[in-house]
Amino acid sequence: MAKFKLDDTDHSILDMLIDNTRTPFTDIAKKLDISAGTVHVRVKKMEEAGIITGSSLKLDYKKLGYSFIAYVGIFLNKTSQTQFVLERINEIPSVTVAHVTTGKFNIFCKIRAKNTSHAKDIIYKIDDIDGVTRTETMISLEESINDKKRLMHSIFNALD
Amino acid sequence: MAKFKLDDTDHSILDMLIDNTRTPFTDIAKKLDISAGTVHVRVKKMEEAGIITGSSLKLDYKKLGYSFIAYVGIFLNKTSQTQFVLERINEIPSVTVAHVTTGKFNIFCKIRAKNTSHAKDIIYKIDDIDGVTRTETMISLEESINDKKRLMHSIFNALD
DNA sequence: GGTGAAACTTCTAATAA
DNA sequence: TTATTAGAAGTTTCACC
Repeated sequence: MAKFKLDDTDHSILDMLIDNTRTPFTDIAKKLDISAGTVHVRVKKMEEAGIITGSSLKLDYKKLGYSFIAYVGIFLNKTSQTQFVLERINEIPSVTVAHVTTGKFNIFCKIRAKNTSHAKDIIYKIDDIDGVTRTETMISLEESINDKKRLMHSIFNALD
Repeated sequence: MAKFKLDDTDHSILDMLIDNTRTPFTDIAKKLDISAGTVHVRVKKMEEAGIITGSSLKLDYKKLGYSFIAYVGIFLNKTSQTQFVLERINEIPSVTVAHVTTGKFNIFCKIRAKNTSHAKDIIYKIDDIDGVTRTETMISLEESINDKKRLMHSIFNALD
């Protein structure tokens, strides 16, 4: 795949879409003083290049009854079991993301649950996976999400 | 705020939009055998109720030159400094999310960086914040993201 | 609650520059 | 690469169930 180079126009388009994926292309066009057709072509190119891989809704999980977040560090018997355990973990819907890591833990994941009791069930489920020797849980008391926009600006402007 | 109850139609709408926020309402309407106007009203209600809080693009950060992910556990002098440190951390664009946690660490955050050298700079920046005594870094060797859809199904069907 | 249709807006692809 | 254009498609409102 050829290296894809984004210019300022692309940056501005991403900048507007990252906050609201349904921003009309005509609005973007007006703000950038280009035509809507151009916006369309640019977005399509970024999709084709795999820069934009999709879009998703932001949901308020608390309002859906899922107010509990924790991180679970996992210790394995042997690192050769990593892929197997990773696959088992990903079968649990409450595990939102898992990482194979260096350092203290072999695998490290984030879980979303209804409450402590529900979280306990999930952690037990993880503990039960073949090859898992021990887990260590960190409960989130407060989550603070950094705006994606800020990271994007730093990427495009080489700050940070 | 009155308790907002989602029904099967709402679930199905979310189900389609969560994968592609630009799915035309007419498509959703066709699939669910309702009118596009109804889809529109339902989505608006979920937005007003704060269930849907926004939408965002999924970007391939690797393609943007940010292929490094790590989690950083932070130890504080005194827990009373937590809010101060949290604010400082959130000023760093590369920090994508931060949590106040129970357990081993006082604060726990995820960072995205270009490479190890860039990550080092970020971690030094965190180390330098007043009140931070020590940090512990876990480098992600492999990230595996669980489909949001799966969590949603589990929320709506009480599996898990 | 929902519908269907009208009015309006936006998308998209083709053409031309 | 970008702009223009025009027909197709989508959104949104509203009178009426």
